[in-house]
Parts: sequence; structure tokens; C-alpha cells
Amino acid sequence: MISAPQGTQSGTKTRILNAAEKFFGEKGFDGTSLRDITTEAQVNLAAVNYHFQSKETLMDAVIERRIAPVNQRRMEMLDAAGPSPTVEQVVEAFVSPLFVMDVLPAVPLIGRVLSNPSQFFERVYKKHLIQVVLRFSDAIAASLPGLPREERFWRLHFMAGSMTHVLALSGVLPLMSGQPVQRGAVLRQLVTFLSAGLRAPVLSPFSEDKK
Amino acid sequence: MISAPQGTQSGTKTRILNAAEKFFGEKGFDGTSLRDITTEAQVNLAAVNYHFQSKETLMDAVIERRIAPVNQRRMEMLDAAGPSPTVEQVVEAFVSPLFVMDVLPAVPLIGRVLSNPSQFFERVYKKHLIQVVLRFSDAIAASLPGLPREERFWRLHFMAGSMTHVLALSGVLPLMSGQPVQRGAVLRQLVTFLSAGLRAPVLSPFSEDKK
DNA sequence: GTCTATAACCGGATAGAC
DNA sequence: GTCTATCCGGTTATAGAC
Repeated sequence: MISAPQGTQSGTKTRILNAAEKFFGEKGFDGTSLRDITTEAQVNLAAVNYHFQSKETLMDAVIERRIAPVNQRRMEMLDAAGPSPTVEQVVEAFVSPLFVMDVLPAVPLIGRVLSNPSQFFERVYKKHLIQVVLRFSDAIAASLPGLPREERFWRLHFMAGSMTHVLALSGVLPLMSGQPVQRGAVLRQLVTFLSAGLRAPVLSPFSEDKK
Repeated sequence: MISAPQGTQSGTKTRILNAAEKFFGEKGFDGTSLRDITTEAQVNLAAVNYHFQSKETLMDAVIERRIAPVNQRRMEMLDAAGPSPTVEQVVEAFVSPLFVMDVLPAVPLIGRVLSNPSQFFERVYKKHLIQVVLRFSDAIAASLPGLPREERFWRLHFMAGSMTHVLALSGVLPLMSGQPVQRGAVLRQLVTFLSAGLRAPVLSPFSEDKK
């Protein structure tokens, strides 16, 4: 009755998810047809609607499978850093869970979803990101007590921007840099850049509010 | 024989360009139909192919109209800053031309194109961005003589990421921030953040090469 | 230059056999 | 659970009248 258990690597459902992840990442939701996906996954067209109801809920499932573990790892890393984290620890907790092996195939997709306004962005934001944003906003406040609330918001936003840009354009980075790209090296560069950005001098003339 | 001269605001061609800019920005290229555009522009469906040959070349025209002046303004600002610009002057030359009134309607579209790998990104990159990247890479080198070549590349990439993120998500920013957003304020926050990021300590253990 | 009409095709979804 | 066959609406593009 129940098909392959979750996480099994070659069931029909999983093959569909993998193919969908690939095409949605490469060509976007509207640029991908269910026929692209079923051909790649070598399953019948009707299997998609049987297992996932619709193209849109298939996309939801694809995103869900990857975003949840990333955010869990982020929270764990913040917890591990304790109540007085350094700026570098906060930044690292934010970005490094996206630079690990097992989310690698989903990187273009995640980058695309987080880079563009869409029905999916809004759903992901409400379901998964709001809590992450609040948690990281608090962590930044703990690591930079003098930074006003509004500037914290913007700097978090800019940080997310640099990160999603790297993810979304990871496929064309070799074209731009003219040389092969090492994931670990990018991560270190990114943490350095973002940490310095977060530590920028406070702009507001009045910085009364610390929380 | 010749229709409205370029720049005229109510010719058929211009109305198509404006409507296309709006929809391509809101829903993306694949998510927009020519019927969306012709309905909005109140022109006949066939007018698009008559004036722009195809949907794809229409998109090229929409992008071209906005990117060129932005890059021209960037170059002018770099020129005005002279041979020894400050970091702030370089950053401001990079981002501020996108925060002016007359590119405002194109902001979501530009954000989208620069945020996602696509046929358009690659074309825009080769035709418009390579030269800008090289010029700004030199300007950063002039403002930060100790920064190695590779780190310059990455920091420029991260800077572009923060900026395109702000552009692409400008439509949903009120949702995220919970309050209305002032363009000028965002620009100042962005320049502050990015300037500090560019000035981050050098990472490479060997920083022999200055150029 | 602008219209109507239509060609030619592709999309997501589903009914129903097995 | 998985298949074939098909419905049906929407898509770009063009031919040809005006």
C-alpha cells in the first residue's frame, strides 16, 4: 500500500522529486513542463498527478524536502554558539548549511526560489523563513549590541542577498570567474565579507533602542 | 513610414515595451504570455510580432532600453570620482544608478534578470556586464590597493548579489519589513554595508599581486 | 500599420483499463 | 500503482484582408 519509505533513493516518488529539482532549478517553474520531468525520471506522465496532485504541489514538495533540514542545521549551529555568539559564528550559521554535500543538487533551485518573488517565495517565507529571520535577528543583536533594529533588518536582508546570489548563479560562476570554483573557498570569502558588512559603523544618528 | 520616434511615450511600440516590462518583472518571461502584454497595452496581438519579431527579441528590447543608461551613468560616476576613488564612491557608482526615478518601473525586471541564470542573463552579461565588471574591478583595486585579484572578484560578486536581491524583492519588501520602505534610506544602508564588506581584512595568506 | 482568423502546437490534468 | 489515451484550454506565430 505504502510505496517506498521516505528517503529511499529509487522509488517513483523520489525519482520524480529529483528530476523536478533539477529542472525547476535549471529552467524555473514556468519553464519546466511535467513532460520534461517524467522523461528525465523515466516515469509515466500520470504518475506525477497520482503522487503529487498537481505541478504546483510537486514544487512545494521539492522545496520542502531541502529547506527544512537546512533551517534545522542553522538553528543547531546558533544553539551551539551559545547566548553570546561572535559575528562570524552567526554568519557561518546562516550560510554554511547551504554549502554541504547533500543539498548541493538543490542549490540552483533554492537560489531561484529565494531570489524571485513568486507564489513559492511567499509560501516558503511564511512557513519556513519568518522564524529563521527572527532568530537570526536576535543573534545579530546579541553579537552587535549597538546596532539599531532597522539596520539589523537591512543588513540581514543584504546578507541573504549575497548568499542567494551565489546559490542561484552557481551554475554560471565558472563562466564569470574564468576558472573552476571551490565551494569551501567561496564560503570563507562570503563569511569574511558579510561579517565585515554587519560590523559596519551604525548609520542612524539616534541609536537609542538596542532591542 | 517611421512610427513614433524613440522615447515617445504613447506609441504602440512604447506601450508594448512598458507592458512587457511590467509583466516580465512581475511574473517572469515564461510566466508571461503575449496576451497578457497586448491586453495591458491595449494593442492587437499581432502588433508584437510586427514590431519585435518574437517574444524573445521583445524581451531583449525591454532589457536593452533600461540597462544601457544605467551602465552609462555608472561609468560617468566612476569617471567623476577620478583615478583614486574612495570605496564609498565606487560602491555608490555601482548601486545608485539603479535607485533613480526613471528606472523605477524596471526594477523588478532588472532584479529578476540579474538574479537567475537564463538565456537573457548570459546575453546581458556578455553584451553589457563584462565591461562594467572589469571597470569596477579596476576601481576597487584603486580604492583598495592591498586586495588580491581573486578576493576582488568575489567581493564584487557579493556586492552585486546584495543589490540585485534588493531590486528583485522590492515588491515584497513591505511584507517582510512590516513597514513602508524609503528608497533613499535603503540606498544609504546598502552603501554602508557594502563598503564595509569590501574593506574586510584580506583572507589570502599570500597577497603578492596587487593588480 | 493594424486588424481578424487560424494554423500548428504544447500544456496540465484526468478517465478508465489493467 | 501504473499505464494509455484523450480532453481541452492556452501558446506563439503568421497569412492575408483592410
